[in-house]
Amino acid sequence: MTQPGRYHHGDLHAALLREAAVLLREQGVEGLSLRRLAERAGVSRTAPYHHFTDKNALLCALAEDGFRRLDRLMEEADFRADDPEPGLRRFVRGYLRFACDDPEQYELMFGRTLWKTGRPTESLTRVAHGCFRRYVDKLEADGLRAASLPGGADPLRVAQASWATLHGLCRLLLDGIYVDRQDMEAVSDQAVALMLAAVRPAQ
Amino acid sequence: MTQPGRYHHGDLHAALLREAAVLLREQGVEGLSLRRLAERAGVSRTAPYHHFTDKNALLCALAEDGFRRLDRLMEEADFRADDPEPGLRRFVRGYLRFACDDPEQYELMFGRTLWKTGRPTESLTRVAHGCFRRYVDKLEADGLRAASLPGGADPLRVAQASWATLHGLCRLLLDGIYVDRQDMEAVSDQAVALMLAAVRPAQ
DNA sequence: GTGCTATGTTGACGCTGTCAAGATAACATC
DNA sequence: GATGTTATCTTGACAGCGTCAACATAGCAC
Repeated sequence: MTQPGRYHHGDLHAALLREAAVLLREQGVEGLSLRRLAERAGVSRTAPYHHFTDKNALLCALAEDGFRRLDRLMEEADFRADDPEPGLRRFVRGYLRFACDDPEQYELMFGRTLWKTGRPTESLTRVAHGCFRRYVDKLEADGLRAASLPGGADPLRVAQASWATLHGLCRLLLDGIYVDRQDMEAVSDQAVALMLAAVRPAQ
Repeated sequence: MTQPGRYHHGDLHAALLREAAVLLREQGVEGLSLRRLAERAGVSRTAPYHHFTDKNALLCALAEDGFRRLDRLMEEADFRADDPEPGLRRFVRGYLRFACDDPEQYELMFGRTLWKTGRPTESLTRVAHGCFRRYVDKLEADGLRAASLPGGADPLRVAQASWATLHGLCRLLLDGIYVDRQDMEAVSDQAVALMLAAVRPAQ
């Protein structure tokens, strides 16, 4: 319906993605079946195959949307050189909020389903890597480098390790294993402290 | 076969778990179907239901085994108060090796499949929490506490944040998103540095 | 021997992803 | 305006899945 007068449905491609996002959020990837999706869109079971080669392809497109949103969040990040703490704190909170707002999408974006068991689209890979690239660049450009870190730190390594902290926190939080939802605030601050400590060990 | 003369099969329970572990390692949770499992064990499709109430229950048992192995690794950890670095380094390497040795099991242990979409067994929850509890205790007992950390750090918070770092690293590594397998060594050291920096900011 | 219970079997149901073959509708060209 | 091409959508079918119900059997207690 987005583009009014197209063929039979109107714009099934977009409608499928839209409905898929809803279904993913509500039921998780387990509950996201092409058949149910088609039914919700009011078409037959195999109609989606004319717009996505595969279920894998549809999931990749869905994850790609997520990475684009995350990338926008990354754009807004600002780690000022003289006092990175407030910016970092804002970024960490934003990242956690992003993950907690739609856990199933976050899982899809970073989970094994797409990256190992399935085959990530070239397009997805590009967007996802671009997102991380921007993070590394931000760290470098804004002077949040960690030259003083014991072990002679490469910005890439700092980015990897700090992103891992953030990512791991989200996973533990979302899956509710070792971190409760109500600890979020406190653990978020802890993560900021950890990252800051790594960046400027002299305090 | 473990217990020789039992009923029809011998010890289907153990045989299923054994075969399931193999199948999980080789094909991931996606390729682990009760039917295939039964076939491999030489019984009919529904035989497993007399030993596990559910597929979920079998997966929980499988994950539980993993946590028991991880707990043993935790037992061996030794963060000596005067110089925690070597012990910490050994622990981090061991943890990464554990995860990389059987990625699919690690995914199962910490993934969304069991903890959110499925329902974790009470038994699984107990073992998994015990494992983390031991980690927190180790940090406290061995004097690797972070009283000096900015933000008035609770040992629990330090444990959560540092475990998150480790966990996130594993996920990124295993799923091959932002960290390559060949970076493992370097990133491992980076993680150690990060954790150490958090623990003794005065360097 | 009789009966109970644990274990294993076959049959069936509804769900899934996906392929093959056929129908239809929009557009391009003559 | 008729023709053909292509994109889109449909029905039918297949194999695989988890799981329930009903039935069969084997081991054990009495």
